[in-house]
Amino acid sequence: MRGATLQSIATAAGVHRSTAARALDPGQSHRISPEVVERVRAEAQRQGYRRDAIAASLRTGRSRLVGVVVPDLANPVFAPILDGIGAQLSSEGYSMLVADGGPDAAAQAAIVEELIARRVDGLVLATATRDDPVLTICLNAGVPTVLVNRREDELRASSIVTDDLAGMFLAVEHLIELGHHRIGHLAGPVDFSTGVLRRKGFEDAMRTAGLAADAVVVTTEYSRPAGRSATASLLDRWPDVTAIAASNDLLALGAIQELKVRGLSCPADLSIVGHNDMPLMDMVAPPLTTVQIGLAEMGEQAARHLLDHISGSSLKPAVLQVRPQFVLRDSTAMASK
Amino acid sequence: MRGATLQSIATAAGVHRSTAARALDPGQSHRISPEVVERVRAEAQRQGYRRDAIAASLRTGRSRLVGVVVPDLANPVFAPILDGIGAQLSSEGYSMLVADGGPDAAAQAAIVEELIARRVDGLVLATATRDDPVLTICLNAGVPTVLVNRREDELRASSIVTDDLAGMFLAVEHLIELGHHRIGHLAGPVDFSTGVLRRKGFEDAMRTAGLAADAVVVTTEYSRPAGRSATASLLDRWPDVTAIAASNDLLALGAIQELKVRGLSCPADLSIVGHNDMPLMDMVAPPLTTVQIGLAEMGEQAARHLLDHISGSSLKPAVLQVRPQFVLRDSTAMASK
DNA sequence: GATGTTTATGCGATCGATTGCACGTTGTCA
DNA sequence: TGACAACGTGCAATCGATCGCATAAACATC
Repeated sequence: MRGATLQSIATAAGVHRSTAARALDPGQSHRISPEVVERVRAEAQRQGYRRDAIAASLRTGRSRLVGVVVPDLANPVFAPILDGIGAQLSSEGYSMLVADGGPDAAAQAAIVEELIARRVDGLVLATATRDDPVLTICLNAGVPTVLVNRREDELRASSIVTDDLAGMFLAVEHLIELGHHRIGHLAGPVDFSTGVLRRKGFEDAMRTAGLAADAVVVTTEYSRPAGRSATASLLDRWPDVTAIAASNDLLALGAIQELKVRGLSCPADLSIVGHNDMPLMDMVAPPLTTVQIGLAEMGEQAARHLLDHISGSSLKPAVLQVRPQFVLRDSTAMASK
Repeated sequence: MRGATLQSIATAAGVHRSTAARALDPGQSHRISPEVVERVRAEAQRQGYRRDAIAASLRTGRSRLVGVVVPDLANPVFAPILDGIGAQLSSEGYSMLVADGGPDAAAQAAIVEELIARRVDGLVLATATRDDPVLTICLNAGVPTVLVNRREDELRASSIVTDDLAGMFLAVEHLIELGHHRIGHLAGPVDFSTGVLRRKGFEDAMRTAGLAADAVVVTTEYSRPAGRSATASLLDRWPDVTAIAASNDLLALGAIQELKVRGLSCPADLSIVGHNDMPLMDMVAPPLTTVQIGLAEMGEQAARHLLDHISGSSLKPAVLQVRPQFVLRDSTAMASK
């Protein structure tokens, strides 16, 4: 049954293929007489016709396809983001081309080139660094692009992010309220906006409270192993910290693992706050106190915003901030001393 | 710079566009004189030419696009599967069109129709029921399709699954070795192959050990709430069970939650075994003893197999089983009585 | 009834890459 | 030297839907 074409149903219905096209297009069918519309529809139904999106794209120049690039598909943090993007896109008749760009820019660039060759109408990058060469490619190619979760320093493209400063502020305030005053920070990579902004949030919050913000270890990736080794450095260097604010849940999980290895327990010996509230963070041991950044919502908004960019001519790049929310669970406790 | 076309570089290089096409195709360039090839390549480079995949697809009928349908993108179990599929596909120059079909067949059918209209070269369904109407659509459309994680009863399409019987056997054997003889089972939905096969695995293992396999509660979806309420029913009806073999990790997590609510603890009061070994199952409380089913590997194999189907003429449908592996963690303990 | 307007439909170019066929040139062999 | 093969390129049809323009018929207006 491969091959019911517009031509074939037009012939069968005794009309020209352009007439058939109009009859089947809900936006145009009113220009065609009802009986012809009915005849064409019936014939299309009978032959099981489906419009060939490829051919349509070639002619119109639009593919109704959006490319989404993530740095690591296996990381559970992206599932809700993709979910949000996908939901929003499909409600508008768009589909999502998901690609794992990996951690390095060269591979990401190749992937993006591939997506552009496939004539995507727009791109969502969850991979952005603070000065992202991949974004340059997208912009040069004239493809509407939005960033999600991370942003650039410059405002070259719209970004949908959480308020990283405010989020980390919430986390640190909580620890301070619990009586901690020697607090360490596991900072994210310096080339990610989340890394530096959350670190700044940490420092601001500490200073505001009149506390020293020196116990900081910078990681080079958001992962559990990175969290473990960073925590090891932190504890070796500042053995007196009683709490850790991590800039990411995976780092926090790594920290918890390191504590366990050292025979320390969380939260009895050290309090730990994560960031992002990834799926399952309520079930880990101990259930992680963290900052929820609205992953699915960011995805939705990114998609919606991208669609606006695609249709609405030239919107100014903007930064949309989703409000972070503190989530109290069991990985934090009163300072004992 | 939008619009370096084959024609434009051909003109600039002083050749016909068909010659340019051949010069740029590694498989054809040997038929063209080296100097022309060089000239065309240089010009293509200079103009930043990218072949328009859409136009090529229209002509050739192949899109190098594979549709992947999952029932719930937000479920972390699919992240590794998508990762495996994506890795394999991109290594062969294919891209992945990911769609969330939702739980019901009608919506899935609509999504699949959409994917077919986009002329995907093949489809991976992670949504299959034991007699799947959506697969019928794919087959009727003549689109190569493989099932991943779940299979049909009939062998209409190739499936890449784990050995569900064997996997559950491992789980139950483990519990029995720990001295449990009153073991309950949280069965998956009856219309999923995983639901019935794992249940059968449970029953077989119990009977093999001469134990009664009557303490079974059937769920209607794989989710934590479903696990909680199923566990509630199970404990109400068979208060003497000392262990539960769940047919899915999320069900197991739900069970743990229900225990907690009842003031029981895992594994002290009840042992629980999950299934799938989703991401983070090593970090939940307690770290979940489960059966690892090779999610990423299934994804990879599914993609590889699909590509074979796409290129290699007509392979017979087959069931490929990835071997499950028992993972011992802390949610199981010796039976106390 | 002549002119203007609306309505329904047909016509054909177009998007850009691919590919079977044809043509001219050069080289080979008897 | 004539017949034929091999090679490098050009030519033009093709994939299927879309859409501006043309046209014919129907209808309205004075």
